[in-house]
Amino acid sequence: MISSLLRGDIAVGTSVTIKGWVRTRRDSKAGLSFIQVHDGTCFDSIQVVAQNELPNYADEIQKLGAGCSVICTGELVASQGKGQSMEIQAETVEVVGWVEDPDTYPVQPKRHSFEFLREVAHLRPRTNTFSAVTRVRNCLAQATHRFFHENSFYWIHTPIITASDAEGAGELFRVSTLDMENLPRTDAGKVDYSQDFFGKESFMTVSGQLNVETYCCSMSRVYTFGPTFRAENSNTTRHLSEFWMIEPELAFADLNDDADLAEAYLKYIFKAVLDERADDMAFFAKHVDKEAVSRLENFLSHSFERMDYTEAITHLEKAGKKFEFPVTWGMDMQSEHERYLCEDLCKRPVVVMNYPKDIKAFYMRMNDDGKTVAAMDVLAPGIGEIIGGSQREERLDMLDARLAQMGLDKDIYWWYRDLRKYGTVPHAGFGLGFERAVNYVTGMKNIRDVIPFPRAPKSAEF
RNA sequence: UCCUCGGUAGCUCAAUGGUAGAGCAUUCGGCUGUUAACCGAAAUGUUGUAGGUUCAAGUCCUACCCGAGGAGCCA
Repeated sequence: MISSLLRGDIAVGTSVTIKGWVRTRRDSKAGLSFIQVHDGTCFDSIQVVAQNELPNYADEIQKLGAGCSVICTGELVASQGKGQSMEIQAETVEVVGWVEDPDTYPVQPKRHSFEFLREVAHLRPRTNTFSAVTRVRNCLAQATHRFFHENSFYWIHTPIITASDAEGAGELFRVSTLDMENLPRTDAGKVDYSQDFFGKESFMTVSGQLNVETYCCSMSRVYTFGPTFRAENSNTTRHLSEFWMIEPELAFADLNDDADLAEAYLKYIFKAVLDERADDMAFFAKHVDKEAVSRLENFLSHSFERMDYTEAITHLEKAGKKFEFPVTWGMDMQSEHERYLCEDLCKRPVVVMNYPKDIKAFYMRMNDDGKTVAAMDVLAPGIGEIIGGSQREERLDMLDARLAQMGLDKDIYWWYRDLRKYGTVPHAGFGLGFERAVNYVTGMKNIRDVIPFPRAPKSAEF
């Protein structure tokens, strides 16, 4: 693999074989060609030097272009040229796959717009940017599992199909095997879902939280990491219809424990990227977002500020700054407010805690003041809300009261309520949109460019 | 879903209502231990779709489709 060659794992003078794809070819009429080959194992490609004495030099090597796949064998040598320390002096260059029509091969050795590359999502991993995103995304995912494993969390595989609109978190995608051309009807004329596959209405999950809470109330420390689905018609750079979410859940824990966990987790995965993907991060800092590296370093070197929602409102009122949306206690904070708190006021990540109950979900724990719930948002400079979490309501009577207040049918939540009947325990957790974390780390602007095949309204090609 | 901007060569973009162009990529030639090389030449178009106004539409008007940015919703 190219990464191990460039890392210096293999001594100069050794015979090596690499398998990969051609990025560019430059000929020298002195009788040799330079072939840049990449294989995805690291940011850099390696230069293969092919002399015209090779039997297939004229009829094959000189026809190589971007996208061709090759197997090259030769001696690893110190480079005579500038720009790379090592290169391969080819003894054989085997062409495995040609590019059928070089004229229309979309991935040219030049700058492409991300919009265009989205239209060729099957080929965009061959570009510098998307292979770098892919490695960073993988690094964040691996670091996530490592962090939770090292801290005694179990990964719980929560279901993707669900029969309850668990959290009320947005529009759901329906899952059904009913014949849409000929829907069975009840006497009342409604669609008869008792004849559907699961015998009731079913959907794609919007969150694994309620399910993972059940395992939390036995396994103590658990998390989910999987795809979630929202059928919202939102067309922004921050939303996907299908995205990956990380949701840890911690038993015998309160909101402060939750905030501690969020801080430790984010710092762990960001540090992993700086340690393990310096090559890709240098690329992002150079070509995508100048602050990609310094932002993470800054993030790691400061502890999170913590403040109550009420306190945050006071700060906003005293800001002496004109906000587009006026500041009042009880409002849901707009992104301009969140950004003021972390970017202007504190200049570091801020955890805002204890929000008004009316703007938060039913399962969040009611505080003693009767007005606020134990919810928290982690706000980060440059992005705003990156994590949302809460201490869960563990008291059955309080939970039922909240369900009633919000007009929810408590029978639907019968198993969730059982957790409060049988050995209930204070517990807390949070949710992190994985792609948003990848965006934050890489500095990529559009969330559709940090997931291999983005799903969004009117967009599910590939 | 709302607001704003956009859709012209493979890509990135020009073109006052009056002959559809450049750079890069591609192909060919030249030059060079080259570095998204350099020099020269060639080829490349149903101007998003459907209507309309006009002697004449890439350009103006209408509808629709697609894309981008912002807003709302949120992760």
